[in-house]
Amino acid sequence: MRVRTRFAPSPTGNVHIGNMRAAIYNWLYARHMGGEFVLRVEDTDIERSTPEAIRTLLDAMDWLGLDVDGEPLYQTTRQKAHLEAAEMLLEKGLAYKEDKGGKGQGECVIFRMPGTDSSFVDGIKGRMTKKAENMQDFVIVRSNGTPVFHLANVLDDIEQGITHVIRGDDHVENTFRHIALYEALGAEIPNFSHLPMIVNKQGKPYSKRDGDAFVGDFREKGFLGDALFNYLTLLGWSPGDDREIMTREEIIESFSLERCQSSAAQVDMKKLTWMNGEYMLKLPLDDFNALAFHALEDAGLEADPAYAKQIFKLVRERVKTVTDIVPMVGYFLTEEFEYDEKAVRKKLQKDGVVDTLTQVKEIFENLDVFDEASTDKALHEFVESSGLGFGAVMAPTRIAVSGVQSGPDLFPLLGILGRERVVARMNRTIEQFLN
RNA sequence: GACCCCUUCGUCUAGUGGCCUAGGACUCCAGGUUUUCAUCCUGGCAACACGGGUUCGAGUCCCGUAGGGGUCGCCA
Repeated sequence: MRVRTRFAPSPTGNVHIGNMRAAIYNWLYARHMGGEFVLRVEDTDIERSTPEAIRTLLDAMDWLGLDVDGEPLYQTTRQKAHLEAAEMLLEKGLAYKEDKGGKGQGECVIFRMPGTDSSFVDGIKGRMTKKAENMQDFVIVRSNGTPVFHLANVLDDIEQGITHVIRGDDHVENTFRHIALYEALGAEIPNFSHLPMIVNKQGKPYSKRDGDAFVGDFREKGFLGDALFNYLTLLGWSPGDDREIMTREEIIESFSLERCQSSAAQVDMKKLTWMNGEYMLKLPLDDFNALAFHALEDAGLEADPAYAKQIFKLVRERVKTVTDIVPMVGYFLTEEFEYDEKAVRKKLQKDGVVDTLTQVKEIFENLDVFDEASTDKALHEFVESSGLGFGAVMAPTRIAVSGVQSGPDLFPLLGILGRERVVARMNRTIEQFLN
């Protein structure tokens, strides 16, 4: 039997991070087993299921590298089939009509639970059982004539030939209902696996109010799709050895449901950030540049491409996320950069710094050639002849030209900035803070 | 409240009765390299929820307690 898994989100404009993790595990299982991974768009909420919302969903999947087999099934196209099935259940006496609660809402269709104990083997949690007395009949068609989730979901899974349902923990109770439905419908029961929830820093389930609840939030914060994919994969699963940073192929190869955790996992932004940094490092140069240009554009900054590329090369190894780029390159692109107050106070406003900066500036003005090598050589000589320490010379120089006390190597930084900017900035710094 | 499930360092995890004086990773701290900043390297802090069994031997099996989560909709 060929394995078929699915991702069945409702396109509401944003994909919840927990749902996306479920999608990842479904994708991984299908790819590992050499099976298929299909998409079903549960678009029955007409209000929110706009074309843009569907676009967002597809973008998010693409960004994480989750490719889908075949055409997606849109649930709205299935309503007739759902209703026919309900009718059939009614005829067979497996469901009945009732004005539930007697509220005068009209009659809805209610599925009759078989009245026997139920049990299934969860791919992650193991055997799950539920006594007959703890299961109640449930509505499958509303009194307004629309099918309820349970019916639609099961019918569509049958339609799409789903062999393995991998979903969130919050569905375990539903599974007992769904199994009864499969049996009533005469369909083969798929394997069920329930993933533990992921929780936020407070140890609570992610809610929309937490921020970082949606896939888009992570993208906006400058994380890479591949990094988030790798991280999410490790949140509730491990290959069994000490590997953490793995290629997609390695993950697919070693993935298994049995190795999934059955307790909730907490998202650790620090570790995600670290992992993202590792991925940034491995990014091909062209990809990095493209990302950086985009970030610049979004920030409304313009730059000569050749000049910008030199800067990117310099900051490349130091950024952990895409959003780190702009603050790090900002001072290369504008004379309006801000000075870090603490840096000014601690390193600039000290005795002798005016003299030092003035001398350094003069050395720079008199160099035949102004580039990385020449500034390097000149400053080394100056440090030696002046008897000042390196820190006493380089730190103020850095702050004078960049406003901050940390950043890329100083000499390439100076070289790229060029003499004109460097000297002008040093003059300005001396005037502004040291007179 | 009822039903179901879960419980190893702060966090993600390894561990399937002896290899565990519990391993890795992130974070944090301390040294070192870099005569700037960052990186990097080395080291360190830090956990089997608790109580009973079973066993020659338990993080690993069983029972109980506590704590946590999920579900109890004509939502999905």
